[in-house]
Amino acid sequence: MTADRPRTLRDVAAELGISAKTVSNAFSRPDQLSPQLREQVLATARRLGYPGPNPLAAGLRRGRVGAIGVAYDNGLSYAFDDPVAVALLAGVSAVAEPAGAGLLLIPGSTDGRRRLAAVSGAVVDGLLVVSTGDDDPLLAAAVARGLPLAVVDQPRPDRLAALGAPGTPWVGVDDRAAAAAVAGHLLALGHRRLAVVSFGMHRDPIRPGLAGERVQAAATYAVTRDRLAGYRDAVERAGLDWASVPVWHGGDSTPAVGAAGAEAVLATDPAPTALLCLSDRLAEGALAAAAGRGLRVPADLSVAGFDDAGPAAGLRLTTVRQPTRDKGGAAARGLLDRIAGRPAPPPRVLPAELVVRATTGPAPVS
Amino acid sequence: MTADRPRTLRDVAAELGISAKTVSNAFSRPDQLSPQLREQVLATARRLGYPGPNPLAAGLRRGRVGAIGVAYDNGLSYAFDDPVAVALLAGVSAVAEPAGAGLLLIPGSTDGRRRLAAVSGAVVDGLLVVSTGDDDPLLAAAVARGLPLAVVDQPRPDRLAALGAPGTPWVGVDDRAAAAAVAGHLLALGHRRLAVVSFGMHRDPIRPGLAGERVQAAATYAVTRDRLAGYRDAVERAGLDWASVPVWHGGDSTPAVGAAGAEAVLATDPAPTALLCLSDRLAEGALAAAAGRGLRVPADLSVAGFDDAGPAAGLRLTTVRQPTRDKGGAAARGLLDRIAGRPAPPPRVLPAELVVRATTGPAPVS
DNA sequence: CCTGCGTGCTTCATCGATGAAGAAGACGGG
DNA sequence: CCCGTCTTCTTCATCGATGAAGCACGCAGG
Repeated sequence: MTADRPRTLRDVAAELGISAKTVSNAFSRPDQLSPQLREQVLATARRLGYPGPNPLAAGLRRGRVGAIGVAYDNGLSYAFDDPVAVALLAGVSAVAEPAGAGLLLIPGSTDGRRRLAAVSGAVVDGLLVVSTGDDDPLLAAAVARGLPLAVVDQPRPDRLAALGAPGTPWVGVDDRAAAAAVAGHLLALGHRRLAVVSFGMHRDPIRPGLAGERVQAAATYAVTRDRLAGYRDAVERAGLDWASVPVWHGGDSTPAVGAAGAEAVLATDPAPTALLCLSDRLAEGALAAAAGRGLRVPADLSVAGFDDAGPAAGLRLTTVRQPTRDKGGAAARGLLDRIAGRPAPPPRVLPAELVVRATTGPAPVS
Repeated sequence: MTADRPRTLRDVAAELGISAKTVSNAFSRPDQLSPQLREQVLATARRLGYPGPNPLAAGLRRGRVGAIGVAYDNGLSYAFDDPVAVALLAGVSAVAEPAGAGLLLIPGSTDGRRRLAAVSGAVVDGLLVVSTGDDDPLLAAAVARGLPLAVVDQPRPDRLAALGAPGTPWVGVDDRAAAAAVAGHLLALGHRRLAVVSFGMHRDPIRPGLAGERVQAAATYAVTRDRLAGYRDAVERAGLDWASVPVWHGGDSTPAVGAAGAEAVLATDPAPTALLCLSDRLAEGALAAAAGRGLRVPADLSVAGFDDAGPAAGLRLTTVRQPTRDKGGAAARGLLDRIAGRPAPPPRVLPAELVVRATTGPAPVS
C-alpha cells in the first residue's frame, strides 16, 4: 500500500528527480517547460495520486483565490427563502460565473461574534455586502479586511465614505422616489387613511408595534428610512398629516410578519383603507390577513408591496419593480473590477417603477 | 501617511517588541497570554490597521478554511433559477450555517476545462457534488482532490464506489419507485396512451427529440434512467408495451423545454392523453403548451410532474413530492461529519410520495 | 572563435500564519 | 531552601506553493 498522506509538488518532483518548481510549471505555466517533460510530470502526478497544486497554498503565494464573498445582513438560510435575495444572488452569479469566480456565501449567526468572525475569516478576494444597517459591525469588519468591497442597497455611499470606504462600488435604487410613487398612486385613488407595514428598522430585534416619527427617523436601515420618507413625501404633498398614518414595524421580511402587521394596523381606528407594505413578502401576509378578516381586495382594502419579486405577479400585487437581478450583477461587476485593479465604477442608481396590478383600487366610499 | 502595504502579524509584533506567535495567540488563543498583553496587542493591531490573521495563511497552516464547496452539474446561474436547486441550497445552508461553515458555490462553465479547474482550485474543506452524470469528469476531479465528499442524487452509491469513492455520504430518493407511482396513478385513471417529457439524458447537449430504448438505457444520468425505468415498470405492469410510449428528451429542466417536449409528443399519433414530465418545471411548460393548444387539463389531457417544488402547488400540479430541502441538509450533515473525521453515514434514501392534485383526471372517453 | 540570446530547468526566498517544544520567572508545598 | 508546576512568552520548523533571478546549454550571426 502506498502511504496515504496527501501528495505534494515535492513528492512528484522527487519521483522524477526534478525540481518542484518545474512540477509547478507543468500545472500552471505549460509554456515554461518542454511538452515531453510536462506529459511525464502529469503522468507521474496521476500515478502518485497528486491532485494538482493545493489551491490554498497557491492562493497564499499568488494573493488570489478566485472567489468573492457575499455577506448578507440576515443569515443564509433566510436568504434562500427570500425571493429577493435569491434573485440578487442569481444576478451576482451570472456575472461571477463567466469570470470564473466562485461565490462564497458567508454564514450569518445570531451570535454577533461569530457573525463577524465569519467575515474576518472568509477566504476570498473581495466582499460583496448586501443590505446592512448603517452601524452594522459587519460592515466595519468587511472594511477592516482591506479587501475590495462592493455594497448593495445600504448603507448609502455617503455613509460608506464615513465608514472609511469611500469609492466603494455601490448599487441601489431611489427608494424614496419609488415609495413616493406607490403612495401617490394610492392617494390618487382617493385613499385618505393609509397605513404602513414595515420590516425592522434596526438590526436589533424589537418588539413589533407602531413606530413614532422619532423611531422612524432613527432607523439604521437606510432603505427603510428612505421608503418611509418617500411615503411621507407623498402623504404630505396630498395635504395629509404623516403623524396620522400608523407605521407598524416588525422583524424580517416574511409573510408571517406582514400578516401580523396588517392585523395590527387594521385594528386601529379609523381603520385604514390602504396598506403600504415595504416588501412583497410583507404584502403577501397582509393579503392573507385581509382575506382572513373577510375584506375584499381591492374593494374594501388596497394593498401595495415593494420589490416585484417572487409571487408578486401571481398575486396580482401592485408594487414597485426593482431590478434586483441587475443590482446583483452590477455589484458583482463593480467588485470584480476592483479586484482586477480597475477603477471603481461610480455609485449606480438603477431604475425602479410602479407596477399597478389588481390589489389596489379606488378608496371605498365609506 | 502610513505605508499602505497590508499589515501582518510580524508588523504588530515588531511594534510591540514581542514575538509573532504571541500576537497570533492574542487573536486565536486568548487563554495563552495575559489579558493585559492581549488587550495591548489588539489595540496596537487596531491602531496599525491590522485586520487580524490572514485566513488564507491560517488555513494553509491549519488545514482548514471553514467552507464547503458545492459543485452543481449545471452552472450556478441556472441553479438560482431552478426552485429545486434553491431548495437544496437552502437545506445545505441551514445545516452549514449553524456549523459556521461557508458555502462556496463553484462556478460552472461551458468550457469543460475551466469547469474542472474550478473544482480543482476551490478553496474548501469538502465538496458537495450535486446531481452529476455517471461519467462526468467533474466527479473525477472532485474525487481526485482527496477531500471529504458527499453526493446528492447521482451518481448512485454503487457508481461512486466504482469511481474510487466508496463510503461517500449519499442522499437521494427512490426515483424508480416514485416514478412508478405517478405512472401507476395515471394508468389507474384509465389512461392508455402515455407520453414522457424528459430533460437531458447525458451531459452533452443533444438534439431534442424522441429517444428510443437504446438511448434510454444509455442515459448517464442515473436519475433520468431510474425515473424512466419506473414509468416503464408501471406501464408493463399494466400490460402495455413500453415501446409504444413516446419518450421525448430535451435539454435543461425548464418550462421552455417542457413546452417544446409537450408539443412534440402531442403531435404523435395517436396523441397521448397523459404526460409524464420528469420535473415540475417541465410540467409547467407542458401545461402552457396544452393551454396553447386549447386542451383542457385534466379533461382532455392529464399532466404530472416530479419534485413538488416551486409553483407546483400553485399550479395544482399532480407530482411526486421530494424532500429536496432535507436532501440538502442530510448531505451537508454527512459532509460535515466526514470533515470532522466522524464516520460517514450510510447512503440515505429519503421518502418521496405521490401528490395528487388537479392536473390529472380520468382518461377522456375517446 | 566569440558574442548574444532564447530555451529549459534550478535555486532561493517568500507568502502569513500556527503547532510543538522549550525557556524564564512566579508560586506553592514540603 | 529546593523542587515541581503553572503561566507566559519565545524559538523553530513547517504548511504547499510560486515569483524572481540565475545557470547551462544550444544555436545563429558576425
